[in-house]
Amino acid sequence: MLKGHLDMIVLAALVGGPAHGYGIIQEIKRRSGGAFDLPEGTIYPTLHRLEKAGYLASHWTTAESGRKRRVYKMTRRGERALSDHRALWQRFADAIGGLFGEKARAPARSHS
Amino acid sequence: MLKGHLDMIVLAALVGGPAHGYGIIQEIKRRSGGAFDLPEGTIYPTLHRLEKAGYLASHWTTAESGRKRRVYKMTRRGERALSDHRALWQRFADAIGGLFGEKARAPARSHS
DNA sequence: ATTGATACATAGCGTTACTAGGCATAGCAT
DNA sequence: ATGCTATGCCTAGTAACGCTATGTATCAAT
Repeated sequence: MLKGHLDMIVLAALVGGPAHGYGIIQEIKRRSGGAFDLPEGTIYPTLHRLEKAGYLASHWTTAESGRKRRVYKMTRRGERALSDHRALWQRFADAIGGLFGEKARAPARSHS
Repeated sequence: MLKGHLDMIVLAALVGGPAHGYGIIQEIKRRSGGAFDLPEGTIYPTLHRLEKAGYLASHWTTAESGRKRRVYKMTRRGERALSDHRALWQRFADAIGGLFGEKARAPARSHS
């Protein structure tokens, strides 16, 4: 269950550059070490929603293989949204860490 | 949004010892640094569910104040469930970490 | 007496990821 | 030729699940 974090996950997958839906699924799976293997029924509606919100922009392309693909890339608004969502995640993760014993606090993660 | 993590959160709040519903709410709020301020409509049904699942055991008590309280404590099963859920959380958090930039890969955790 | 904190409980709601289904093309093997 | 698999996109409906709203009750303070 990724409730509430899906947008962030999809946006994060596009940080490296534009990609198409099917490729995003694979990229998320790869970067997450196989933990997140999202079904198409999750990704496509999400991409549409994010584009409608102005976080993504898309255009149709034709791959060398001849297949049609819809390629998405992040907008400035999307980058800001990701940044915000990321901060939110940080607070969330810290809060969970706080619940897991006051003593064994999670070590500070090396940020960018 | 705590979707999927609520059970773990409630169980974690009971690690320090038994507590009653209302107190658990405050304990979670305290330990999370105020991030998780769960409404009663979230906690009580959850406690009932966890007890039904055998993760918690409860009994009625009367506080010095004269108030009736239902005190919950974790069972052996609950401890195991928490442990499992915690491992799940670790994988989840690591996966999110993996999505946040490959370059800045999380360094091997500075040991436990 | 009225407000606020404490304390428990539940029915119904709304958000949101997911299931299940559909359509279509390319490449490979039988 | 004919499946079969992977690629590639899409949507309607479902279901899980935390939360809102509401009710009840006791105690302390104003």
